[in-house]
Amino acid sequence: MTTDTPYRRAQAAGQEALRRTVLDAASALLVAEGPQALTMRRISGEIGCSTTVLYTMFGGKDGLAEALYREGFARLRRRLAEAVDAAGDDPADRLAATGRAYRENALAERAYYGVMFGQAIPGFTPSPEAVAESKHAFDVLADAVASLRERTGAADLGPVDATDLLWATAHGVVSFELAGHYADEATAAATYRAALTAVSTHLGLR
Amino acid sequence: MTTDTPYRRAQAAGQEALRRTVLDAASALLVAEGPQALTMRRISGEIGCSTTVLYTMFGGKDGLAEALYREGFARLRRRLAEAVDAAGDDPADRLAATGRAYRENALAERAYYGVMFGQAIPGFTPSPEAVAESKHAFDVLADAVASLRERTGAADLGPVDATDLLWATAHGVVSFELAGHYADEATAAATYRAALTAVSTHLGLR
DNA sequence: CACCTCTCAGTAACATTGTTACTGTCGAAC
DNA sequence: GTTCGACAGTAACAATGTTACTGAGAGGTG
Repeated sequence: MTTDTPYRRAQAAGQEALRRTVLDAASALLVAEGPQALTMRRISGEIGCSTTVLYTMFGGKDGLAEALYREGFARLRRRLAEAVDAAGDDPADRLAATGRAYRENALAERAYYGVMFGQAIPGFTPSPEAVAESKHAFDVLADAVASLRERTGAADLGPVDATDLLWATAHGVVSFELAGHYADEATAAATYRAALTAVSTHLGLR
Repeated sequence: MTTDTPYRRAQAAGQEALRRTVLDAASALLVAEGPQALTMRRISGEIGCSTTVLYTMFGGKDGLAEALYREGFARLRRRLAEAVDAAGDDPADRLAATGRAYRENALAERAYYGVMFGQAIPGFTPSPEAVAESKHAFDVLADAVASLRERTGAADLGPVDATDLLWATAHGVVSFELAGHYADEATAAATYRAALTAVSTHLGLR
C-alpha cells in the first residue's frame, strides 16, 4: 500500500489531469479522423509526449480503447438522460424520447458507436466489467419500460428482457444506417420508427 | 484485348483453380482462427507460395477481404434457400424458416458474419457492387414477404421496405448474441423470436 | 534452333504499428 | 549529501501490408 502524502495526492492529481488530456486528444482524433488514426504514436505526438506515457497510464492500446469505450457509453447515457428529462412525465413519451435519442446519439457520435458496437478498434474487446457497466446507460430506458408496464399491465415475456429487446432492435436499424444500407435519411428514420413501434406494440407498451 | 488461345484458357483455368485454393485456405484460416489470423504471409505460407501471388490475384488484402465477403453472402444465400425449400408451400412457414435460418447461419459462420456485418477485417469496406450483390441473398425472403402480403392484403409501409426491416431486426439481436450480450442460448433464441414476431405482426405478415 | 519478349513468382526490402528494454533524470527520504 | 525509486525518452524489435527488383519459364519470330 502506498502512503497517502500531499505529494502523492498532487502526483495523482497530475496523473488524473494528464489522463484526461490524453483521453481528450484520443477522442478528438477518433471523432475527427476515425479509428484508423488512433495510433499510439499519433496520440503521443498530438499531446507532445512519448508513447511510454500511454503505456504507463493505460497499459496498452486495449486500455486506451476501453477508456474510449466507457467514454462512449457515458456520452450515450448523458444523451438518454437529457432526452428523458425533456420528455415530461408520461412514461410513453419518455420511452419514445429514449428511442429517438439513441439514434441521434449514434449519428452524432458515429466513431464512438463503432468503438462500442462495431469492431472499430482492431484487437479490442471490452472487459466484462466495462460491458456490465455499459448497461447502466440504459437505466432510464428500463425505468420508462417499468413505469409503462405498471400502467398498462403488460404481460411479462419470460426470459426476454423488454429493454434488451428494444435496444437490440434499435441497434439493428442504426448499425445498418451507419453502414449506409438505406437510400436516404428519411428511409432510415422511417425504418427505425417502424421497428421500435412494432416491438413496443408487441410488448404491450403503448 | 488479349487473344483467346488454348494456352490463355489453360492459364485462366489455372488461375481460377489457384484462386479457389487461395480462397479456401483463407476461408479455413478465418473460420479456424478468426480474422486476426488472416495475414498475407500466413495465407501464402499455408498454401506454399509467396505473398506476391496474392497481390497479383486479389490486388491486396482488401480484394481478398471482398472475396471472403462475397463468399459469406453466398453461404448465407444457400442456407436461406435450403431452409425455404424445406419449409413447404405456406408463405408464413417460409418466412419463419428464413428467420430461423438467418440466425443459424450467423452462429454457424460467426467469422463470416463478422466480415459481412462487423468490421472484422480492419481496413476493409466492401465495394458498392459487392454490397448491391449481397442483397440478393435475401431474394427468398423478399419472395416470402411478397407472397404473404398478397395473401393477407397487408398494407404498404411507404418508404419502409418490409424485407429490410425484418433483416435489420434479425441483425440487431444476432449481433448482440454474437457479442455475448445474452446470458444463455435460450434467452438469445427467445429474444430473437420475440423480435421477429413483433415485426412481422406489425407488418401484417401472419 | 537461337533470340526476344512478356508474364508472373520469389526475395528482400520499406513504412507503419504495437510494444518494450535500456538509460537518464528528477524528486523524496534518510 | 547520498541513495533510491518512479517515470519519461530513445531506440530498438516483431509483425504486417506493400512493392521494387530480379529471375525463370513459355510463346513467338527469324
